[in-house]
Amino acid sequence: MELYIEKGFEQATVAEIAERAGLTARTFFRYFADKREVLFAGSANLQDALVAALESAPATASPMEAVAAALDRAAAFLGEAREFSQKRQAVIAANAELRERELIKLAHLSDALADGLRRRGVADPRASLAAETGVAVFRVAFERWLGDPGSRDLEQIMRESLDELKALTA
Amino acid sequence: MELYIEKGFEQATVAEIAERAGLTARTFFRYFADKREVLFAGSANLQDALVAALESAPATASPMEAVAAALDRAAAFLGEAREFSQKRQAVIAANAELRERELIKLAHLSDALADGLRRRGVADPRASLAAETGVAVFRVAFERWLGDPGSRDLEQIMRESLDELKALTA
DNA sequence: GCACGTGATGTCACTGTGCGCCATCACCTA
DNA sequence: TAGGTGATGGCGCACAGTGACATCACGTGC
Repeated sequence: MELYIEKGFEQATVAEIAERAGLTARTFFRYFADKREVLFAGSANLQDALVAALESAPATASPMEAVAAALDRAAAFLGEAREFSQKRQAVIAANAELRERELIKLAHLSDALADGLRRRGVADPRASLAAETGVAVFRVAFERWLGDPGSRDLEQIMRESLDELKALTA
Repeated sequence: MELYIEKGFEQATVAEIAERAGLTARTFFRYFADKREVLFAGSANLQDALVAALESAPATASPMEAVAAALDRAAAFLGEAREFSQKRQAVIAANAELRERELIKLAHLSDALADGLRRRGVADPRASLAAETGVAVFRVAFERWLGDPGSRDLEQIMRESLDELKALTA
């Protein structure tokens, strides 16, 4: 990420990244599938945590309540590292390829949440829609949180955004 | 698309594509930014049509009603070419890079719709949320339509999915 | 009819990504 | 001590994508 900030994502070559990390490009590609992936190494952990939160929601919870539990977990997961997230997001926002990769990670997250809902007995297309809209709320709230001058609580912004969605579709 | 179906996206080289089209790889790259973009050439037209539909919704329409008008327009735009859409979607689904590109096209669409809503006086984050969820409904409905054995009307499936979303967040 | 500009295409050379294959080296175990 | 294993490096390669320059067809003005 240092190099991506210094020179921009496109200008930084894998050889340079590897050199700074004290290894060769060949080894870099054994740890990361491509140049983009290095910025998304933690996304599998995040996804696992959200799915676990969704699954441990009470059996009586509605689909959107289960999704809300996952969003709470996301806030806890990301809420601590605001400065890091801001830097990372600035790098991603500056490059189209990185934005693409971010979107597919979120799509995978949505798929995983939809799977979790189906395991809870929620039928399609309800499961897909709940997961997709949950991720949409996450995305909007996360972006607002990063740009919020008062650095308000991420969890709070998540809840507000979810309420906003409910008002919209009412 | 022929070649992507025959050999798969990764196996098809730009040189082969260009040869089949009767030109050189260099010329291909003057028309398309990269190998993926050739499958998304029509997306700008779709986006323009949806934004126009959103803008021409009555001033009294709520944000979600304006988005629904755009979804109707999308159904009219895509509803005629189901077989083509199925082939195209199969190619995209088979390759991660193409899925990434599709997602960023949909994200651009969402941004454009959010801009249109803001021009209608809708404030953020309401505008972003309405646009994001509208695109989520579009995505879910489109996928259902492609896989629907009875080949039901796309517009009808769009409306059903939107109703489903309303029920979810109620 | 001729010179000139313009736009589309081709050719060439080059950088960088990503991968297959093999060699090397450290470390562990029978 | 011999052999297995996992991480790394080195090398070559196919291909994507770009910049620079040449070529060619075409109008357009003189």
